[in-house]
Amino acid sequence: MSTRIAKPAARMRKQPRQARSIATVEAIIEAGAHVLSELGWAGFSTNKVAEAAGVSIGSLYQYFPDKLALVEAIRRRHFDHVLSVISEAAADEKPLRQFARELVRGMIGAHSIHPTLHQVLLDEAPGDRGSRAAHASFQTRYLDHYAAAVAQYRKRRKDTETMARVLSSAVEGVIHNAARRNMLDAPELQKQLVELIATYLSGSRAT
Amino acid sequence: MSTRIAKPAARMRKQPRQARSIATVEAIIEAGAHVLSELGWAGFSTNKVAEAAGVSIGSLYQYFPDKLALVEAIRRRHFDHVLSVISEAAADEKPLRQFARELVRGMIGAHSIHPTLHQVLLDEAPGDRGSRAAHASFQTRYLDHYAAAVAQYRKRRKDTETMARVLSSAVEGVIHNAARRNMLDAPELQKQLVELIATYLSGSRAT
DNA sequence: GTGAATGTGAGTATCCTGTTTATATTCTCG
DNA sequence: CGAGAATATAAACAGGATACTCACATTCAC
Repeated sequence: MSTRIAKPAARMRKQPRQARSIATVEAIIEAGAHVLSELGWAGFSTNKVAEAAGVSIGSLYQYFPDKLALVEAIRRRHFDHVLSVISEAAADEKPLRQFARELVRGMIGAHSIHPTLHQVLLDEAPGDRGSRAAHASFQTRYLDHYAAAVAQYRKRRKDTETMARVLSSAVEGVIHNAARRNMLDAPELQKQLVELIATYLSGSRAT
Repeated sequence: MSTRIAKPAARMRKQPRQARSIATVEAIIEAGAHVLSELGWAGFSTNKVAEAAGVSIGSLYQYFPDKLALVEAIRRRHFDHVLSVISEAAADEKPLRQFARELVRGMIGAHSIHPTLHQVLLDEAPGDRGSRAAHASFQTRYLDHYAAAVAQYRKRRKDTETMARVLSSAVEGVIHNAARRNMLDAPELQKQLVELIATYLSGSRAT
């Protein structure tokens, strides 16, 4: 634990060694997330990101070999965050409603800084050649967490995977839509989303 | 300005008068929807659309003054379609489950040709100056249809609007997600989506 | 104080874009 | 048929934006 082995977060041109460069890299990723969320993939240019980060374009290319590597780093950071949120909500064996509440709260939190980043990352940003595996792994773990929750609150073994898919995409849809309208923190919306999750998992009727 | 053509569908440079030009316009709009859905807003160029339509770029500009007018026409056509689908599903006073089934079937149908067109139109395509009103009107009517359904199957008057918002965005989310994975016609997914709608509207518990 | 790490930003070389225009083909209708 | 209108063509343009490099300046660690 003495030596922080620099895990190559993404293919980088140079590993930041001093505190200042680490801050630079962080600023770039953060600004990148901002630009991506605000302007979409179409408006995501390296120059714009550098400017938003308050950093020269040269510094950006000192740490990221190209545009895609930057997107990759952004994607990685965001997905890790989201994954940890779901992980936490699904931990322990909470009653259904509490799980739903924590899930909603966490997901909203994960989207409130860069509201449309998630969607842009999933829909617009092109798939990197090297990151296909990472992306698939994220999707898998993402679904697995939901599946675990579904399995926990639903006895039927049959459609667990499909239900997880439906549940996750429904939640994402609601949150994405709310984000687009700046309604992410409307309490009645949160309540209704919890309600949607809870009633679906309660399942008043067999399929 | 004595004679005015009755219905300028979108701001057009010229009204098509012969059958052949009408077909051209149709082909352009259709190809535009295809390109938009396939490549997203970032890949949506007039030249590409013209080529996809099997038409020269000049023909395109004969009928659409600029790029935005074309998007506008595409948007208009798609939204009209979607609106009619919801309208039909919500018509009459059907039992809850039948409403849900028809809604799901219709929405899937409306998305199966150009799977991601809807999302691209909502998220990526820039808002036209003149179309703000049209867009808002669509959103309103869209929500109204859902709200009517909610009101019909739910006694509580309170959160009708919020519920409509949640329901519609959840449905959209599921369909959009399925479209992205080419799973739009998986029957078990359709069933689960119906289930989601029905249980939510059944509402096992008050908020 | 010295070399390594870090930062700068003007400059480059494309590549594309939306749009026009001059010209060619096809239709309508007397 | 034939003349003028409607429709179609595609080469060309003007302009802008883009990803990325490079030669150099600054700041750090030791």
